[in-house]
Amino acid sequence: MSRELLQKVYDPAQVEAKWYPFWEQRGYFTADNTSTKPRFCIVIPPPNVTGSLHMGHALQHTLHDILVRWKRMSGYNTLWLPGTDHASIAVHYVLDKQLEQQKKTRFDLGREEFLKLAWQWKKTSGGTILNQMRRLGVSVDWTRERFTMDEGLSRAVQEVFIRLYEEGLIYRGEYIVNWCPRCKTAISDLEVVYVPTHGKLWHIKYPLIGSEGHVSVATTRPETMLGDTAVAVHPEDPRYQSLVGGKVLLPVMNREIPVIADSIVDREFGTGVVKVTPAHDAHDYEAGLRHNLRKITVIDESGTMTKEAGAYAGMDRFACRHELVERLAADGFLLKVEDYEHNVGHCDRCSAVVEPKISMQWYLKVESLAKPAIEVVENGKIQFVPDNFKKRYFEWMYNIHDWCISRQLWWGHRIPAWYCDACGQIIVSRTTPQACSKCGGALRAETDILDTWFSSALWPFSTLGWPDDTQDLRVFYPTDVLITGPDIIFFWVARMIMMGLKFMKDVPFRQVHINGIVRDASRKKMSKTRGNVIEPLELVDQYGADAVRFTLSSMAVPGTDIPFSTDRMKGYSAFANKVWNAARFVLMNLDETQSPVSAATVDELLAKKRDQMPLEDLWILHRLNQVSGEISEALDKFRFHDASSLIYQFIWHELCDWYIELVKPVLTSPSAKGEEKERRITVLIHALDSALRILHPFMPYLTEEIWQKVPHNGESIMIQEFPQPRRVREDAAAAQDMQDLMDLIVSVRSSRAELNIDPKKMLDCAVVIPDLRTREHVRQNAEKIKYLARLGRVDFADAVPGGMLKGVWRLGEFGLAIQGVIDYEAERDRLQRELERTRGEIEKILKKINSHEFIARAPESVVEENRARHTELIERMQKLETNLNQLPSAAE
RNA sequence: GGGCGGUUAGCUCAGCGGCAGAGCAUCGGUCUUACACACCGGGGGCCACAGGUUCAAAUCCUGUACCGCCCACCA
Repeated sequence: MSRELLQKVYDPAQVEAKWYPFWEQRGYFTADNTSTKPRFCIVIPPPNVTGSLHMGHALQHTLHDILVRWKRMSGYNTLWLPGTDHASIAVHYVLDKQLEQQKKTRFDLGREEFLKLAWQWKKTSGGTILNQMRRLGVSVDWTRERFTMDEGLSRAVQEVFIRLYEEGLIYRGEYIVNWCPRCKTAISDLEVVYVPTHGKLWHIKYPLIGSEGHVSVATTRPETMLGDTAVAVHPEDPRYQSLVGGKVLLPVMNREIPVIADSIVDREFGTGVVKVTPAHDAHDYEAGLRHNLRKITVIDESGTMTKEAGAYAGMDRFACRHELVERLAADGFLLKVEDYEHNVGHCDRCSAVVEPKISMQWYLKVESLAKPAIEVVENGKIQFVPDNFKKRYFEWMYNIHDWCISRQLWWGHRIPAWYCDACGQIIVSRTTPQACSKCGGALRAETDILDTWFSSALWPFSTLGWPDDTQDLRVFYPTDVLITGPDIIFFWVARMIMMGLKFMKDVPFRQVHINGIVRDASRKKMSKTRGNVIEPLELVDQYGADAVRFTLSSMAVPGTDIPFSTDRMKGYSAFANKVWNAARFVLMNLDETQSPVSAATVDELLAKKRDQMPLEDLWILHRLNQVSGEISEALDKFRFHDASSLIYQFIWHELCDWYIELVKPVLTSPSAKGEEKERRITVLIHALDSALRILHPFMPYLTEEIWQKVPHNGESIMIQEFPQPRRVREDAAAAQDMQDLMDLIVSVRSSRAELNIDPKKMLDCAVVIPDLRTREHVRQNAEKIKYLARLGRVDFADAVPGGMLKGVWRLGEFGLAIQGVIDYEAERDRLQRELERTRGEIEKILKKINSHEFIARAPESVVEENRARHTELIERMQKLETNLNQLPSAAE
């Protein structure tokens, strides 16, 4: 009797639920740091604990998992280390939003309460994320899971900070920073996004002191004029030479401010006179230093005007702008208002308009770290895939600025510094100091925390146990590949390279694979406000994890964005069903006592009984060989789309459409039995088993479910060997013969279909094949041709007998015996079309081979190829012409 | 302003010097005892435009036009 029957339609939900716990409990995901096998290690780009995973994560996790499963099956000791990131400012934003609904701010709660809330949030969000990862089927080593604010990782962060500080690479100072008035913290240059904005350019009159007249000053941010401490002109601008050294009156504030000459001024722009506000503009700040100007802060940390703003103190910056402009107009100081489009900096997290502001912050000197980080990419120790992303990397690295690493936030790693207010001493220490080491005075702890990316930069080694010298660190560092998006090359990739080289004296990874961004079907970025977000888990619920994974993989062209389409999704869920049913069919026809088939058994069969094996067996083994090799090659180059397409085409259009169809009669015919049938089944089981293994990294659940039902040795498909090419299986001749056979069958089918011949009708057929070997080969496989092309008899003839419907294929001709009415008009049309196509091709190829240049310069193989093709086409054309001429002129 | 990438079938995209491809959609025919989430067959392309290199160009070079991204950010 048959073995277990599977249900007719594949049901992912039921299958997926059971295998993840099975794999996890048996420890298949766990890396062995004592293994002697070659190792393969990836650390996950830790998702932010800001809620749930989006399609970008699903993509990355899928690609990671395909690589890891493939490597694991290919004999590697694999570690894929999972974890999450505390995402300081992002979590602040989420919690701020929640507090806002209760009409509160974090300052109402206080630091301690806020942190409790954050940890609570981390627990929930982190849990959601890890659950989502499980649903996708990722084979991460949960025993090594990390979080950036773990005890161990925090120690690494502190250690790095202190070492850098002691080396003088971390310093503290008062400079202009990008300040977000909503988040109430400094942010780095990278966290400012510039948005083209329709604004105004206000031209304001600054009267001259000591003489008649005025200068006209243009600004997009009039409220900052309250902090102006000079106006500047270009040193070589003849129009204003006489004014330099003089003074002008600052309207509203009625302050006398100097006219300075400075080359920051562009003579061509506007009037050539610029207001200078050292406390609120980076360029003005520099100019202020050069000219020793006062720095007057008129906007505070929440975007409110300070008492330095006089009458406007306490007013919001934008309200102030509005009122100030009205007053300037009323008082006759507003000369002109123009519409003006310019870029305005916004906070990457909360989109508030960023305010340049003077403030005391901690900085990391990056120049000495950047140099070796540039070198390792230049000399290829780290490769970018695709390669051109390294240009983007270099561009940024060559112009890198010191990194503002302190944040006035609470959720994150606190900077290990203390201040003595008595003597001004700063103490940076691994343990909490009790008193000032210099004067014995009381200490005040730093309240700032570190930029989130500071801890992320250490991820590849902090997760493996650094600063301790652990076995994991020795075995798994440097990691092999980093897979990530283009958006965090600067934020993360660059900084990991710098920190890895600095503290591990080696690169953190050897290859950086940059994947695209997942967009919606019309290429728009997915965003909550746009409402076009696709939730990965909803897709998994609807189509199954395997189909989601396969879709993402099939669209993952390195470095290219992915317009995610549900149509593709449906197609691949149909593929899963196809695989399911192919397996179902095979299993239905297996005897319960059927024993497992190993690759060695098949190799032995080939070695001993090759000449007794049918063509399709030799062919499928040959193809399996090629496909497994091609897929490994594609994965090696991160060409996930090629790999997916190869396995899809192979399983559907070779294994199912041809091979299983050909084995079908053997399986279902009651007369087939004995040794021959046994051999056929051996190859069939092996082909299915191999296809499942190749597919496993892409569709782990489906393949495990099926594999468990196929006769097998071993516990799980995920720890079986990935099929490696084997020399015994190579058989190009069989592959060609099979191809010829398929061509003939397709030609016959095509003739029938185009003439609307009842598919059930078994037609008699006569074939004409001049080549002896081919004729013999077709004769041997005649039964298959009959079966697949629905033919009654296949006779061999020297010429196609009259009265038959004639057809042409590459190696000969055939005739179909059609009783009843033939639609000669339809046939004439068909032949005419084909003839024209053939003539067109002949023309093209003639142009080539008639050219002396071509014959003389093209490689011989190419010339040969074209000549052979020409001959073939001519023959075909002649046959077609003959057939056309022999058609009766009108229907009979 | 500087840089990078794209423009190929109705749609979404592969291909990146030697016969123009896939998936979906479409049209015709089939419920053939694995699968109608299927099977069989068909149609559909001046590979953005203009030059150039080459025996040979979708593929390499130059320019143009659109589209997208990154960096800079002079009021």
